[in-house]
Amino acid sequence: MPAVKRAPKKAKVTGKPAGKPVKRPATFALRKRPLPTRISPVAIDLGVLNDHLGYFVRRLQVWVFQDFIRRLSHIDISPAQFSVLVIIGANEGLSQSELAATLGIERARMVRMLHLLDRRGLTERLPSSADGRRHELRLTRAGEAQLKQAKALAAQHESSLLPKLGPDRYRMVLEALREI
Amino acid sequence: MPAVKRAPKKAKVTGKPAGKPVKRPATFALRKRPLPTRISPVAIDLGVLNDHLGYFVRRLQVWVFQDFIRRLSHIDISPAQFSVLVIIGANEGLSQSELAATLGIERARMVRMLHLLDRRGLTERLPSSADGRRHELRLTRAGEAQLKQAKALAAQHESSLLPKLGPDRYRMVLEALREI
DNA sequence: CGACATTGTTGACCTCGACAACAAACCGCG
DNA sequence: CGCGGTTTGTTGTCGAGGTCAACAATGTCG
Repeated sequence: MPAVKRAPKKAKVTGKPAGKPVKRPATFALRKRPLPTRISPVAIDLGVLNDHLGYFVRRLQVWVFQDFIRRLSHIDISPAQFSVLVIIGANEGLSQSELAATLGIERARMVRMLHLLDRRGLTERLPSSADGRRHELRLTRAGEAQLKQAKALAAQHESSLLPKLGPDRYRMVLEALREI
Repeated sequence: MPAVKRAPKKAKVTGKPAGKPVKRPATFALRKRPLPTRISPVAIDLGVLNDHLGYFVRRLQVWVFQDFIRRLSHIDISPAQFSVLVIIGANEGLSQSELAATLGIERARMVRMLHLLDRRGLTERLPSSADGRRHELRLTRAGEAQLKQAKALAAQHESSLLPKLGPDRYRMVLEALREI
């Protein structure tokens, strides 16, 4: 088993005591050679992956989410947060368990997501009068406003997918997936 | 901001110094009432999520991966590992960078994945004679055997998707995604 | 040769899914 | 009423993965 060659013994502990993430050092934009011979040396064979739905679904999902995240980066709303806000907005008063179940998210995870949204002042958890265990979820005024913005950006994102996937394919895939 | 009600002050540090995960305490199987009124109190509204491709793609992806993982749990091969083995098997001698690029995985991540596959004796990294920086990736004999098994199981997994998604939808979606 | 790019590598951080263990509240039944 | 069982919200902990920064060794090209 080679592969134990390079790499310095201890790797000079990156001395980075402070300083924000710097957000994209603009590694692109200026390039002597526009990636010359790196076009595609041999064209790599995907093998049996070509017959696996999961592979393509995965790639598409990553692709779509990246675009979504980029477009909503202004208001700092992740796909998961967006889905949570949408469901709460469309179903006032439901419980965390119900919300988690419909979105396929663990209850434990949902607790922490809602905790964050609470702190940001977007959602509220009112103790249910009927059932002392439940918290009835609601959007705050700020939450509704934020959701409205998010929906607008999300709609933009969505319509941007159309040309890139081909309008016919887009509609086909969406309808097919919706039925599942 | 309520929600600061339940939960004990310090949460009795779970005293679990040892003992394996116990794998499914069989919480199901025996049930007095088969989830009686919990069928679906109101049927929750998905709101605008119904118009978002990303939502359905995400759900499908999770769904498919779970089945894949379950079926390959015997031989302990994740979807990512499977894709790595397949690509290496179909393209002997390619570099880690090329592999990472074609699969959309970070170089740094790929290093650790390959390190693990190496330790399991499935892959090898031979120093390239032409380029001292590169490692030419190959499957070991054991790796080929393992991949063969994995492919068989993966094929099973794949064909199990057909009836569940509907054969027509399956083919349609697969072809559509492949073109993207 | 010297500036620059590429490849493999490590370290650190963060998100997310999965479990386990609880406390509080609810439910049904003897 | 009280007791076992269940549900809801909660915290802690792991582990898989993605992301970013920094680096050593190597290759490339003017």
